[in-house]
Amino acid sequence: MEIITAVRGFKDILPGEAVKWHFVEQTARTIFSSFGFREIRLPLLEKTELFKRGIGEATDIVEKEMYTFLDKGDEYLTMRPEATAGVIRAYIEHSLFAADPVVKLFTMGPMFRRERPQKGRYRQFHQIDAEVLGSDDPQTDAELIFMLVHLLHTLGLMSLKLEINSLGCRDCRPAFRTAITEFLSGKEGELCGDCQRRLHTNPLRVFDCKVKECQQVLASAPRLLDFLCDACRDHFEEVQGTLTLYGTPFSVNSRMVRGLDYYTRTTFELTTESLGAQNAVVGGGRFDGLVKDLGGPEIAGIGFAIGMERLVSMLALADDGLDQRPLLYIAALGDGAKKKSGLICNRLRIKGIYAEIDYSGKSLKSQMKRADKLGCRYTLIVGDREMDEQIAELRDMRSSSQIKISFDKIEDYVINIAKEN
RNA sequence: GUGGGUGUAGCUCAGCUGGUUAGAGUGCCGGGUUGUGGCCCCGGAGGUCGAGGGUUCAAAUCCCUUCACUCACCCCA
Repeated sequence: MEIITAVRGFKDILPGEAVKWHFVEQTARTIFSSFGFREIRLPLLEKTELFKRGIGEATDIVEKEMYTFLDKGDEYLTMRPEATAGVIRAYIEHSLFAADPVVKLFTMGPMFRRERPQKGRYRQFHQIDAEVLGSDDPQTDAELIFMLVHLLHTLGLMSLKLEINSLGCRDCRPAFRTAITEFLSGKEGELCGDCQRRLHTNPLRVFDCKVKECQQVLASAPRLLDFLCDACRDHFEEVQGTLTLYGTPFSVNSRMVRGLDYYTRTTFELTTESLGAQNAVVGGGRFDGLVKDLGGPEIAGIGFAIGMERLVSMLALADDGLDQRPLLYIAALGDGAKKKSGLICNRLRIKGIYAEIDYSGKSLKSQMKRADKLGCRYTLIVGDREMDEQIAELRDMRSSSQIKISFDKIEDYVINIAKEN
């Protein structure tokens, strides 16, 4: 029989890995809750229109990367390629803005984009996403970034580079867009093929280009930051001032642009050297027009998305470092002993003790081997002899010392050991 | 969508310019101790050599096609 494999770009997260994911998720939940963020769980499937309007019709994501299908012939649905659009949709749909002027939300789960898989890029990938709705204060920006950096430090990731930029608002950005388009039009011939295309679709993205020639052309190009209106300039300066006050190191990268249309003003990115080409571990920014664009009131927002696969792959934890090891292994020899052992084992388990047992009926030697391999602290041996006397042998696997213990005292004894360990 | 690299045991890999029953390490199972783990020793199971076609007396090895994985472009978390 031919085996059926997973879909291209869709990965299984095996138990050894899953432990790391759990650690990251737990840490995030704890930190988010002390900053006042509450979890929201959202559908994976949304109406296609949501992403077209939210992310932008001309973006690569919407143009060629979405998993979209016609549902029963009457409606286009899309597997969410990112989380923010869904969060805002729910925020508007349930009028969360009416209950509280500032709403802080987080969510985590799978996203889907149909790209060619490579290191750090999969077709199903996972994000941890946090958003603040209802505040356009620059301190909110700084606070969100501060929390994010704190989370990454707590996870042991100290060497990520934080870059920030301001994209301006809907008042000042068009002027820059015009200026850069004019500037580049004169030099179209000097740009790479991709950039000549970008010039017409999304000129700001030329800044992202890795081709040397393009970067040379850009050296004398107008700078986004010089085009900011007074309000945006003040805003950006206060973001920087607050980050400095909080002791969060950053650098301003005036060439950093984002791939989603909804971003305004503050944008930021955390990158690593250790991941190859897909070096962005976190991306985020302000989206002050998005709520209104999606049919809600005029409410400001800012958020970020952490790439889980990229983050987890940087974790220095040993594979088994977080794996639980049984406190007790029960080696049972013979049918009567197996039944008795199963009862003991499961009674311990419901007391919260991780005990392991083998029903295979293998030799004591092979059961001992297994106990050792699992890293058990103690092994309880129950055979015919023990059944006759109603007394089991308890072996300490570290010291190799062994004591006899009567059946009716095992449970209390092991519970006591558990308290000490 | 475009390029490059790689596909041999569960895992990591060796296999020279084609040559006989395709190997190692590790893991798994068993034995050395008829009821005692780790270290050591011995044995065993496990492979359509990614798939299909071609060249040849002979193909894991050479050629073609195809698929998968992977890295990079692109894109982004």
